[in-house]
Amino acid sequence: MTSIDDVAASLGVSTATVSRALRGLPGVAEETRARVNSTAKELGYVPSSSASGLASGRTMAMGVLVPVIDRWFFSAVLEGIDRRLRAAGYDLVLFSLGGDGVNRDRVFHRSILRRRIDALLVMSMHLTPEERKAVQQLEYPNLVIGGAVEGVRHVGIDDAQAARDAVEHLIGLGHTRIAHMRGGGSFDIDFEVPRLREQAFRDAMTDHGLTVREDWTAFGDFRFVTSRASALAMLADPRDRPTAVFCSSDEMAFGVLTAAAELGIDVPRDLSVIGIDDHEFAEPMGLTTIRQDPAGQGAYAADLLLGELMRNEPADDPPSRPHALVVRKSTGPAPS
Amino acid sequence: MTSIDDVAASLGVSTATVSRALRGLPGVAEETRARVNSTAKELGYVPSSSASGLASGRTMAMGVLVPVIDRWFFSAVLEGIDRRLRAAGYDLVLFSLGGDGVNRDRVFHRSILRRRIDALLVMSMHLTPEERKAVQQLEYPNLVIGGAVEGVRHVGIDDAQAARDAVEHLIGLGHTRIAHMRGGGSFDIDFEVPRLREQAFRDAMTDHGLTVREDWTAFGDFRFVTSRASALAMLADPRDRPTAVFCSSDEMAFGVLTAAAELGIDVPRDLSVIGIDDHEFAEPMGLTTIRQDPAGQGAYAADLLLGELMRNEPADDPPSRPHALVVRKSTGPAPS
DNA sequence: ATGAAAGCGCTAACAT
DNA sequence: ATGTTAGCGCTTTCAT
Repeated sequence: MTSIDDVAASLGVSTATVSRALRGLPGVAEETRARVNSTAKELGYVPSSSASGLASGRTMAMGVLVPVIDRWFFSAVLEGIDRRLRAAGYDLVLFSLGGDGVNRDRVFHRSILRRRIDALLVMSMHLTPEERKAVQQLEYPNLVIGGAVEGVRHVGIDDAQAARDAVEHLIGLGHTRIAHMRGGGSFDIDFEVPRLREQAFRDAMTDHGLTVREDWTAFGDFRFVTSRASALAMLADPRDRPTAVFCSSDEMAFGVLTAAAELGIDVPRDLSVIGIDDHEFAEPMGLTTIRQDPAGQGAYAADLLLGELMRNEPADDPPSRPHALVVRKSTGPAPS
Repeated sequence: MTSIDDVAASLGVSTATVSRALRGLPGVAEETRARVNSTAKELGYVPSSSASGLASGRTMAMGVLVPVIDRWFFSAVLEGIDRRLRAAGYDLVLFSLGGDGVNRDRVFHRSILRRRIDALLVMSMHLTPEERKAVQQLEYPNLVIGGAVEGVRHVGIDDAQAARDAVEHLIGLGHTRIAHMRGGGSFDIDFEVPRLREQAFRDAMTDHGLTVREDWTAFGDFRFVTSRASALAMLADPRDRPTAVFCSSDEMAFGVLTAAAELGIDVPRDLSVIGIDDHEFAEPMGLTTIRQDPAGQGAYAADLLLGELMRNEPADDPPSRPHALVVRKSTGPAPS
């Protein structure tokens, strides 16, 4: 492996000059810089991140902690984070607590704290009290995306308002018999988001003088399968059925849509369905939903941390990220 | 930040002893080891990966290169890789070439070659000739998952056989008017997989004396949206319609299913649909498919590389990973 | 079983 | 504009 010394020796300059030239620092003659660059390339020189990390104290890597990788929301956020990091020359170290709780603390202690990263992004997950404390005490910039974690800065949409917008869209269409498909606690996903959305549903109903029927509050666990099963039961009785379902996520809305089709219920004539997310499948499925932009949130969060890393001073508390109602074909006026 | 020296000083032993004790190396008295461990914990000592990486030459991190993150297959494979790495105490550095071709070579040169990682996993993507060459010349263990790349070891299912199994399932049900929804070249996903599957479709048809109608070979780009649109066109004419569609992926099969529902075509009475993947939504949607296990493939690949890293000698060429036909409700006998 | 000391390959003052 | 020289915090011989 050719090192910086090889490049320096081959040119008859000092390693310091090579280092400066390669990193684009001032104080190097343009001609020297050019020669350094070309010799470095010739020799196939690639700087060692361990060495520069050790010497400079910056690893040029950012950590991202997720509860699971293969869920639409998380991978979409990751995508957004990745773009920004790449543009900034940062690498992305991915930590997943993945499903089973095995090795959780090892991940936390060995990896996350191991100075492999300059900053940490935590994605909406349920942290144990010790874990939360560990994050709060981190000596490098950090941020939570998605559900809020007490004592840590947070980037995300206004979940309560988003849910309320969805419910009020249904109410505005004349619906009064409205059910709720709520998210859940699997995957170590945080509990804050589903709770906020459910509460907003209840508040909106109450504010409009409508009653919430507990047997119309089903558990979908943020998943297609679970939601379909719950919906099948909830919609079974043709004589006593909700006319609309507010789902805390699009994937659950797909489950309701599928169940409705299986039961021969016409959407939106007999049943309106609305979700939250604007999942990739929402548009082709004609699903009305509250759009949020996970990739945008990831990019925003990454930028914020990157900014702190550059300027070396904490940024302001980030405002809520935007959401928007997207009306498609799955919602319509309440049947008379 | 407490360093290894602090721990050593506080105990009155040498840094070498601390290093040995903490890493579980032999040649340390049990009593000493215990004292070291407890003092290290007390002092909140966390080893620096840069320092140990520099000194030992091993970063304890593995790189994973993906064309995009937020596609079901890729994130599922990632999930599998992550589990194994975590268990082995390795960190996962994620490189994405993400959509637009921006910064591609920077990722390749700056990051991947920067000795931040001990091994590299490349996920099924289209590499430029130079990139392919760079991978082939990598000085650390590497492997491709998904579509094969010439000159690089490869882990994946037997795509030709998987596709053939799907087509022969349809033929076995008496279908002769079979269409194909093929994958595509977006996302920088590699071209080998869609090509292999299409070729297998053609071969199977020919072998059974059936003809392939070019107007029944639609482009779905491995995506729901695109596939739905293509299917809408392909299935529009009730008097001249295929009775079955073989889709190169489940997401495309969902598109066909949706299109069929919109057109009022009964599945499976009037139309059979089969996919490849066994996507999370396949079971609740009742989709017949060829199951492959992306997480398993990821785990398998990670294990292989991890093994080489431990034993320091190349492993055998990996055999094809298994696939299996899963019959559900979307396929049935050909209409008479 | 433990210690001393020489690096690993860079960066960052401080000189010149 | 360039060079010199300490480290950065570990691992790893080689001694003892």
